[in-house]
Order: sequence, then C-alpha cells, then structure tokens
Amino acid sequence: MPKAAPKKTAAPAKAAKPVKASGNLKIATFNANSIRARMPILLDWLKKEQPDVLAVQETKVQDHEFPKDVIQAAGWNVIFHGQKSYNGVAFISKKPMTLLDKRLYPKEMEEQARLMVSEYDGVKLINTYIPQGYAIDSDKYKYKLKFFADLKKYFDKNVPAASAAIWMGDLNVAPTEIDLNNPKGNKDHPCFHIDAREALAATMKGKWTDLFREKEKGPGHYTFWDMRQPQVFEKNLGWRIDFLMGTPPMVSRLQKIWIDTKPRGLEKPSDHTFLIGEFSR
DNA sequence: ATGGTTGAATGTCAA
Repeated sequence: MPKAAPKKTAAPAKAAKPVKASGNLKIATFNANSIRARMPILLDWLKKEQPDVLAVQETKVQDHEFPKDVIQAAGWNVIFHGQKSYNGVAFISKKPMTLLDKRLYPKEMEEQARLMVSEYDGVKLINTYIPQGYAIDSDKYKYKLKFFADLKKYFDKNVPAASAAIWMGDLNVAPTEIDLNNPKGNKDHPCFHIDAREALAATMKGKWTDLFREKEKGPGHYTFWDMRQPQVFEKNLGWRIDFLMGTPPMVSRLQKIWIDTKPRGLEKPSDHTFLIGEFSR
C-alpha cells in the first residue's frame, strides 16, 4: 500500500482555554428530563455556576442526536451514553473525561442507558439514573430493586470504600420521612416504599454517605417536584431523590453542598433541579 | 379520587 501523503495540517485547532484548578472541586448532578429541551437552562446554569463536572440524567436522546456541538461551542467537554426516547446519562466537564464503564451487565445482554462511570482529578465518578419503578406491584419495581442489588455488586467489585469516589444522580428514592413532603400518603409509592428505601440503604452500606445530610439535617429540602400537580414547586411539595454519595475520603473533603432551586422556577423547567457539592482538592 | 403535565415520537409510553 502506498505511503499516505503527509497529512496536510489544517489550521491548528484552537488551543483549549487553560483550565484553572484553583479553589474547590465542584461536582454537580441534574436530571434534565430531555437534554435537548433543557439546553437553554443547562447552558445558562453552566456559565453561571462553572462546575468542574456536571452529571446529567434522563438525556432522552440517542448518541447520534446528542447536542454535543452546542455544548462544546460553549467551552465544555461532554461524554454521553443514551438510547432512544428514554433514560440516557452524560458528563459535562471543564477538562476532558474518559468513559470507564457504561454497563452493569455483560455486553451480550440488553441494557438500558442508566449508568456511566468516569474519573476527574483522581476521583471516580459514577453517574446513575435509577429506574423509577412505576408501581410497587409491577415488574418495573422488581427491576428497580434488582438494579440496586446489581449496582451494589458493581461497587463491591470496582469501588473500594477507601478510594476517592462519588456516586451521584437521580436515585429515585427518598431515604427518610423528611425527604419528601407527604411521607404518610406515599408509603406505597415506588420512590418511598420500604423495599426501595432498604435497597438504597443496602447499596450504600459500609461505603456511601449521603453528603447533603452531612451539612443539612432539616426537612423541606427537595430536588424534584412533580409536573403533574399544579403549584407543587411554589408550595414546595417535593422529594429529595437526587444525591451526591461519597466514600469516606470524599466525606472528609466535603466543604459545602447545596440544592440550587432556582432553575425549577424558570420557564420550561425540568421536574428536577441541580445539586452541587464542593470538595477540597 | 388514580386525576394532572411534559417529552419523545407521532401510538402511546414513561415519569
């Protein structure tokens, strides 16, 4: 085969803006409920908050239709793992990230796009969109409980408790009565039923700490407000179902953590909002 | 009481 002609060098790619690694490591999570529908809110938020990493869930877009160009044009790196119509996860970041994993199961098995594992500045990042579960007597709920059990196995195998790691995303469980507005009325809800809460607790056991609760012990702090009821956000009838979970080293490094409720009140909002943590480097 | 809204896809399902 003839030697290829020396590649003509195009105009050198614009040098990436140097990323300043000063200050805390800022890690955020957001269920976008369609990343394409949420692009205005997303880009405005990134510009204002300047996180190192944002984990996104429910992108609802196949990879070949993912709006990477507009995200990159705004100066961000992005990696994504999606499917048609439902689910889908992504990492948006200041520096490029490398995909380490996107499956719980062997390649031969069909699997929904609900998991993405990467790493940033020495911290392993696990981004999950846990199944919602539909109803506690449904197969979807069984699938939700199994997902937690299989994720636990994944953590047992791949994420030592002594390592620096954050498990984050929409976990679709409110862990305690103060994590939702109406615990009494939601005993049989797939996001508060005792089996879902125990599945989450079992997956966390011995490894993961709910970082928000390290800093805030009180009720009324939510990340999700259902679209299907009027005025839920205005009345703060919500659920805390999005999390940053940290291994012990990340608990030690946690500086602050907060929920940014403002995006939920904007035009065309997601039903979730952003949760942000800052860690010492 | 089993609604309501939104998004993807264009039926209706998922949340």
